[in-house]
Amino acid sequence: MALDPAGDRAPEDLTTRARIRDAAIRLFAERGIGPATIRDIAKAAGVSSGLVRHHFGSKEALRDACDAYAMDRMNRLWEQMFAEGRLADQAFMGSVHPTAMRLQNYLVRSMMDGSDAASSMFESMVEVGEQFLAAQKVESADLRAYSAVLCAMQMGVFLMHDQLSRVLGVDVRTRAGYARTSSGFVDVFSRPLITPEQAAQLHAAVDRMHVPPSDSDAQDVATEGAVHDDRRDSR
Amino acid sequence: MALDPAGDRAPEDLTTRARIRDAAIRLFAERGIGPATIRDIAKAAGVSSGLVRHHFGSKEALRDACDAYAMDRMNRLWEQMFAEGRLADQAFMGSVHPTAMRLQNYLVRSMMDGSDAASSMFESMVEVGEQFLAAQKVESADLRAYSAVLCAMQMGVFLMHDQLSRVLGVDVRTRAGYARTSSGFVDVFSRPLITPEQAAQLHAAVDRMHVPPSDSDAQDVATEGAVHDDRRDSR
DNA sequence: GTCCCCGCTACACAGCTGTGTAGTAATCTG
DNA sequence: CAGATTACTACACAGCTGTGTAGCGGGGAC
Repeated sequence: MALDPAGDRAPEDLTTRARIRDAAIRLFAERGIGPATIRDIAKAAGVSSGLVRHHFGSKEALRDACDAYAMDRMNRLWEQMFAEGRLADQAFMGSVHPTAMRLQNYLVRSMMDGSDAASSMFESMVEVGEQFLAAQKVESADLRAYSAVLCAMQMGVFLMHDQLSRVLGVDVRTRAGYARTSSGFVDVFSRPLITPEQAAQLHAAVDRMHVPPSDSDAQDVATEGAVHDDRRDSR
Repeated sequence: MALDPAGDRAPEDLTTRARIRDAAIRLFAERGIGPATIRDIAKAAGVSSGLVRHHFGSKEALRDACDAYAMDRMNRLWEQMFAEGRLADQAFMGSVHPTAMRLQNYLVRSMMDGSDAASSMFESMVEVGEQFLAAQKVESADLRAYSAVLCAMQMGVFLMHDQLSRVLGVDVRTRAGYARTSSGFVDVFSRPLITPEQAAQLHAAVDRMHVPPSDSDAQDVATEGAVHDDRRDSR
């Protein structure tokens, strides 16, 4: 199951079952869990729709299998990258990139669409991040919120890849596109965007928010003049 | 059939058309455009499903109307907040918060699900951000990528609000939850997470990525031993 | 050989989807 | 008042959805 020394590296991933799973991961990530249909997944894998059910039982079970596979695969990759120190291995990182990209895309999407498995993965990411921040002696009033927001923000880059591609003029799933987003990533994390004074001000404002001046939560500003309300024609 | 428990909001001074639109914005944001059905939207608005069509013509047109409304509304709010300088107005900000939250949630979701209108909004956000960064004299090799990633990351916090709520133990759509994510936000932007040396290293690694050592893009590491491939039973 | 399991396909079924149509009640216009 | 337009509902329809069932072909076990 884990770290099998010999014979584990079988190139027989041509298994129909694996092809279906891969197609499902791709389509789930591309369209979301709901809109991706079993028939389309079967078509993408080049099999009949009945076979999907034969192998996985149901759409929900197929999704669970995709979750389990993607999580296991990503954990392995992380292990290789960090524990085995292959982060500097350029050839390895290059060859790993498309896979990691696909898996991350799927996991993030699955997370957002409410998968229990992927959600627990998010939780552990937040915990790892929190420990990292603590080890870095980062001082924050709410380290968990810090880590959680950090994780959620990273997810955003995967979720918005269509829009990022549009804005950057290059498909972010290609190597060149990925390089640009990575560059942006490094920029974001390498320098502060607001001064300590601004941060203190904002923190104070956030604290004040806990006790609202009145019960204005019920009064909703949205009900005031809306431009598109009183159009009469519908087509 | 009204869902609102204790006269939460939206009294009857709202046009039926507006009630439908609000319900659509809520359900679209909650479930995504695809899975949110016209019948459910109608039920949430307390009308027949035919009336939704009568007022908006089609699901796509309904979505366009939601896009237009939400964008216009958000633009107004931003105008009030920034141009009219009501950012410091605590009562205003407090009353505006739930509305802005809902609209942002919808717009981000609509963006991710491929709305042209909302996508162009993302583009203008990126441009505003880029100009802001330029005005701040931020030095970056790729200011646009910087701004784009920044925007995408902010979207992530909205997209992952379910997971954030889980991890933080508080609904982030409430005032208390919003305060915690805001705190995390400030933390993220107020201090650098990586040193200039690390940043330089990473930038170098990213540059190297542009010219891969071999055509390993075709060779995919994902094809090596996968754990869940050879299970035979499916149910 | 025969048997039987397993990968796999074809087809049927109920439920839900967006959409279309017909008709009724309410409101406005003259 | 009548006449028309609008707000709104009920219902029908084709298409797609996930799921269920029956059956086919081939390869290993006996």
